[in-house]
This record gives sequence, C-alpha cells and structure tokens, in this order.
Amino acid sequence: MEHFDLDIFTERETLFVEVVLPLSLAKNYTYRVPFDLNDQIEIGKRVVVQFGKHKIYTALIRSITQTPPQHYEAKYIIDVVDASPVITQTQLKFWSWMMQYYMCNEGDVMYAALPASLKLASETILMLRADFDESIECSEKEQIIISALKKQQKITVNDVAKLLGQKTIYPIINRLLEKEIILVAEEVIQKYKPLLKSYILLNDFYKEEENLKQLFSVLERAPKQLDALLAYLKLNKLGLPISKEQLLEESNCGVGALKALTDKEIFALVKKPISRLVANEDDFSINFQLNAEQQSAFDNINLLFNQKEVVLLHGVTASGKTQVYIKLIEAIIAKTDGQVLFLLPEIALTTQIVERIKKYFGNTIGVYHSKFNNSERVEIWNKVLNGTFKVILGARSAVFLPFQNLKLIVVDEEHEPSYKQYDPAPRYQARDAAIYLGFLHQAKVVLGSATPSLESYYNALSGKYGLVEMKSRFGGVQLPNQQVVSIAEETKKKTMVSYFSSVLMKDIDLALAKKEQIVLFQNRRGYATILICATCGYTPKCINCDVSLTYHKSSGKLHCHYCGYQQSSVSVCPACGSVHVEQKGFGTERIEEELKLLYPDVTIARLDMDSTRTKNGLQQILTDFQDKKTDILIGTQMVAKGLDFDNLSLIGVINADTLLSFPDFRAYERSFQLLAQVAGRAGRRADQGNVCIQTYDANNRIIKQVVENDYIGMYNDEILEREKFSYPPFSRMIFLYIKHKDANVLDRAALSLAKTLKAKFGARVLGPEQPLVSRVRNLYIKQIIIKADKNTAIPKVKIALKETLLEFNATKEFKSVYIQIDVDPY
DNA sequence: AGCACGCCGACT
DNA sequence: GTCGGCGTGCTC
Repeated sequence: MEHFDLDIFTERETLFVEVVLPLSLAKNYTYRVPFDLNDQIEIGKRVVVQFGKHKIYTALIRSITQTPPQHYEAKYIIDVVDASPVITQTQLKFWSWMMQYYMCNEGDVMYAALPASLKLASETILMLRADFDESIECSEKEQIIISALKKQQKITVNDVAKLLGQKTIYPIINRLLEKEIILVAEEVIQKYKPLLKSYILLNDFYKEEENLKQLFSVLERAPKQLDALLAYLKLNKLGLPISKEQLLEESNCGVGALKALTDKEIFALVKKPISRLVANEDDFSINFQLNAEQQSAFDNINLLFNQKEVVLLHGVTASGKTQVYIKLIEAIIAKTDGQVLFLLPEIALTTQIVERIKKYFGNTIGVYHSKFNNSERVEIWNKVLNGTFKVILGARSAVFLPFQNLKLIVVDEEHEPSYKQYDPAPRYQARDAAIYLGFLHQAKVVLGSATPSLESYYNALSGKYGLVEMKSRFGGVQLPNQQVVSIAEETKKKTMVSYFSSVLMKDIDLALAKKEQIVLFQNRRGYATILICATCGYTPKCINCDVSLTYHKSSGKLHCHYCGYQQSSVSVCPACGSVHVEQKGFGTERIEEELKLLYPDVTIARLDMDSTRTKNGLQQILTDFQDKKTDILIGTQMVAKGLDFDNLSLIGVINADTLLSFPDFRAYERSFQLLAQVAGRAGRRADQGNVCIQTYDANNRIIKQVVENDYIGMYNDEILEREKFSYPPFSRMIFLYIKHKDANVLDRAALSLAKTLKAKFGARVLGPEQPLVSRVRNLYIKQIIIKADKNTAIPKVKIALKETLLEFNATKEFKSVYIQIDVDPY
C-alpha cells in the first residue's frame, strides 16, 4: 500500500524571518524558512544561519513575515536551536531601546546580552584528505601545513596564521584545496554542556520483598556487592536520589562491585544533569527587626511607590540600607511572587553583602557576574527564565537577564562609575538602563547610596524621584575621627618619611600597638610607576599608544595599560646613554615596598588590579585580612567598595590630590564620593575609627566637606557649578571619539565633522579636542562633545547625528575614519 | 566579525 | 613576475 504524503493536504506558507546576528552590523538580515521548520519558528528563538561565504552563527528571530525580500534571494536558515524562546518580548523591547538610546547596533546589544554559550559561532577547520597524492609538489609553506596536519588531524585557520607567521593565508589554503590535499569544514563548538552526575537506581524487580530476599542470599558470597546493596537500601530510606559518590562513600564497596551489580542489572546507572551552581541553604529566615529609622524608611519608600516609579534612598554609611532592601524584597515577593533584580558594583559582589543576602533568600537567589564561567551563566539565565530564581544579585550585565515578572529593582551604590560600560558598545549606564527596564516591567526602582550622584539627587529634589533619607548610623557606630594632613607643611618641616607624614606614622604605630588593622588608600590614576632618565628626561613610551609605560616590579617589565604591550625594562637611557634611569611616581607597589622598609616585622598585603587578577586572588586577600593574617592592606579604589572589617581602625589616604586634580567636571563629586566611602570603612564597630587624609591642598572645600560629612554642602556647591557651565544634569552630553591611524587625516576629519555639527546644532558642539590619551593601539584620537541643554529633544538630536555621521563616512577622504559614540559618558 | 578582492611596494 | 600587507566592501 502506498503511503500518503500528509504534507500535501496542509497549506504550506513560505515564511521569512528577520534575525539579529551577534555582530556589530548596521541592520538585521532576512532568511527564508524551509517548510519543515515552519512550525518551529517563533520570535525569540535562536536559529542557525550561514552568514557570508562560510561562517555559521546562531542568530535570533526578531520578526516573521511572508513577504520575500525585494532585492535579493534570501538564504535558508539551517536549523532552529531552541524548543521555546530564550529571549522574551520584553527583552527585545529593552534591546531596541538600548540600541536607540546609546546609538549602537542591535547586534552589539545581543552580543553583550547573551552569555557566550548561547551565541555559537563556527570555526573553519582544515583536515588532510585521506587519499591525497603525496607526490604533488608543494611549497615550503604548504609543507608546513601538511606536516602539522599529519600530527594533529585538525587545525584552525588561526593556527595556520600562527604556524606561518603571516597574515595572508587564504591563497595558500586555497592552493592546498585545489591540489585536493586538504578539506575545510565549519565546526560549531558546543560551548554549553550540562554537568552530568551518575545516580544509582535499583531494578524495579527487586522492589518486591520476595525477590529482594532472594537477592540477599545470592549475594552472600559477594560481600562487597552485598555491602553496596545494603548501603543503597539505607540511603533509599531518605527518599532522595542516590549518587554514585554517595553510595561509594556510604559503603565499603569499590567501583568494581558497583560495576558487577550494574552488569547483573541489579543496579542501573543513570546520568542526570546537575547544577554547577552551589546550592544555598534551603531554609531561610528573615528574622531581624528594622530599627525605627529603617522602618520609617521602609514605610516611606512603599508610600512613595504609590506616586513614583523611582525612589532614591539616601542613607549615610552604616545606616543599614541593606536591611531595608531585604525587607523591601521580602515584602514584594510575599505580595506579588514576582522577581527582584539587585544591582551591585562588580567588586561588591565578591564580598560579604552577597553572603548576607543569600542567607535571607536561600535557594531562590542567583548571583550573576563576570567571574562566573560560561556554563554557570547559562544556568543562571535559564533559572531566571523559568522563574526558579526570584532574586538576582548581579553586576551591570544582569540587566540583560530574561526576567519574567520583574517587580522590583534595587540599584545599590547607584553613584558608582562602574555601572557605566565604556568599551565595547553598547556603552550603557546600567543604573539608567535599569530604570527603563523597570518601566517596561512596571517594576519599582530603588536607588541607594550614601553619596548619591548629583543627577539622582537632583532628580529626587525636583520631584522626579521620591526621596527617602536615613541620617543616623546603625547601632550607635560613631563617625570616624578624621584629620587632614598638609603634605606641603610636613615637607617644609622635613617630617615626611617617604610618602608618610608624621601624623600618619603616629597613627599607624598606635593601631599596630593595639593590634588593630590598617588600610592605606592610594588612587592609581596618574600614579603608576614610570621610568625617567635623570639626565635627559626621557621616558619609555608605548609603541602603539600615547602613554608612558608603567614599571611592574613583579614581572620586571614595562607594561602599557591601554593595549597590553610589554617590553623589558631599561637600565641605560636609550636616548642619551645615561645610566641614571630612575623610578618616578608611586603606585601601590611602591608604597608597599617603602612600608616594608619602615615596618619590617609587619604583614603587608596589596589589593589592586595586579594582585587580584586570578579568580580567587581578591577573595584570598580579603579573607586573609578578615582573619587578621594581614596587618596593613594597601589598595586602590577597590578597598573602598563594600568591605567591612571589624578590626579595621585606621584608614590612611596617601594622597588625595590625584583625585581632586583630575581634569573632568566630575572630579570633585567623585573625590567626595570616594573619600567619604573610604572614610566610612573605618571603625564600623563601637570603637571610633581614625581617618588620616594626606594632601597638598588641605584647604580644598571638598576635603573639608568630606571631613564634616557634609553631602548637602557638596551637592549645593557642585550643582551651582553644573548650572553655571551647563553640565549634567542641566544638559545631556554625547561624546564622539574620532579615530584614524594618520594624524593629519584625523585632524582634517575632526575639524570638518565639528564644522558640520556646529552648523546643525550650533554652539552646543565643542571641540575637536585632544583627549588625555591621544593615541591608542596605533590610532590617533580626537574628541567632539555635543552638549544638549535640557529643553532639547534628545532623540531628534540623535537621529540627526546619525544622519550626519553617515554622510560624513560617505565622503571619500574620511571613509576610513572611525567614529565611536558615547551617550551620557559617565 | 571574517573573508574576498584589488592595489601596491618589495624582493628573488 | 610573485608574494604578502593593507584598505574597502559585503554579508540576507
């Protein structure tokens, strides 16, 4: 009998899908759907497509149509990856907003949003043909590839470039293809593999009492196997699945006995995917009481949520903002069963606050940040998507997670500059993006800080946000005793010992005598150690960038912080031949060294980018300090962020001037925030802590305001300045970075572009200017600033700007000029 | 991003 | 001549 093809009875539509590729492309692309995939197509699912001649990518379905593209023949999609959408409609709206607001491509957003293992890409692989003719004549370079393939079976295109030490490799590969010596293939690397664990099951047959009894007698002569069986039965009473390890541990049997049992089909071995994430305590409890001020803050926030979408919680250090957040989260979950996003600066995520919150929310909490590997990130992604996780603690990229029912967003330390992503695009500010995300989900947003950003405080005062203040320190913790030391004065009196004033030294001695711990803070910016020739003033510079190389004692080499270039250090000046090459500046490394000379018996540790590069580096340093293995900790900004230590009684700021003199309109605001935060770390227990700030500029108003703990005073002074010079929040800024490898072309391009922009937008266009670092990775850089005052319709400015840039890049001379856009560059 | 194509300087 | 670097344009 003939089989009917059932398909001929069903209407088969021709479908096309518009997809986003995880690449920085100006537009989306349209593919055709083969009939047999028609019913699998859904917006938010991933598909496998070929893009270009060879490459295979996973792209995301953005829309589905039946109209074929007008001017080209669409390629077919190869496959549908997902059984159900991995990206929600709300996320797609969020992506669109981000693309428009931050003027980037949707592919940029997709690339940033998806964990690496959700965006697969193929790699081109070369293989030797089994039947190739060895007698064919080959060039030396072709021989190199053939012999490499004989050893390794497969090599990638990248390997070829490395092997031959040259960039142009395709002509050679093509020749090998023509001679039928090799084959090429695209291999998609599956990056996510669920972690499998073996579990033991007893054959159902032996669940009958009778059969089991029989089994016992059969196994009498195999004591190990009997032991394993007994252990199984014992564990089975607990009602939980029994893993192989567990069984091995519980019994005295070995792997052999288990194998014998499985071979006899008494046991069955099944592999189940398990979570890589460390499970939290299952039973959690919220068993603390808010104090009166915290309770009133909690009540006020809830009250304000009736009228406002966003509330700013301004609470001084140690006022217990975290407790208020926890109660807010608890209340929201109890009331709505929705999800909560808790954003923290990256660095704070590795510390105590996370442990504290985990304790309260147990298994329903997920943590998402860059130190997690890919597989872990996918698991978190899925648990947010299916709603297992109610509370997500995350760094800025957590705004991209697939929330289902988001009800509350908390942005802790909302003033933190690390919420802004600088490179690559999307150059987004996670705090601002979170507010838009809240709008999309109809979720409420709490911004919290002891030293709010001027923008947020301004928005709160002007009524755009609700404002709740907490003014007293929790549990009667006293403000530290803060003193300012004039370096200039001490230098005159000759009482400075290397970088340390007599006052700071006395404080250090005192703290050490009392067995209390000390943190010394040194801002890195501008103070990395560089080499300078005492005779001619020559300084080794990076060959690719316009910056001095910094000297790293640990490697003994000179490093470039912008492009990663390294070279060995010099002892003889390459310019004049003098041997008087000296180190200048004082990074944390240098301070550590000097301090070790002064205090040879004291344990000193350093906390900065270099010492925390490894996965557990940071944690180790912090734990050591916590356990009092370290007496003095020297660090950069990092020490200021969310670290609480009971035994810490003295904080020394080595030099506050580097902060204050930073050439940026935010320098004072940032200095205040940083110094206030650093100071807040001292003496968080009953004892009063000490803070010692060393500076050349002892009369600076910011220093005074920090010492007097006068946020409002700082705000009032700064906001006047901002208004006077029309800086944010009284205007909005867009920075354009114009880049080209030829300085002359760049000059002309920047001037020309600035002229066009000025004609369009008037005096709001500033520049072109030379940025602080005017060459990076062999590209010269100029900067143009667009300052749009408050009344301007920014979206229109952005559209006009985009047009202008498109026209600009279409001019012949400036075709290869690269323009980078940074919206709200702070 | 990654790859092809075309131009151009350098090298045997 | 040929090889390899580099700029430019295109990918549904």
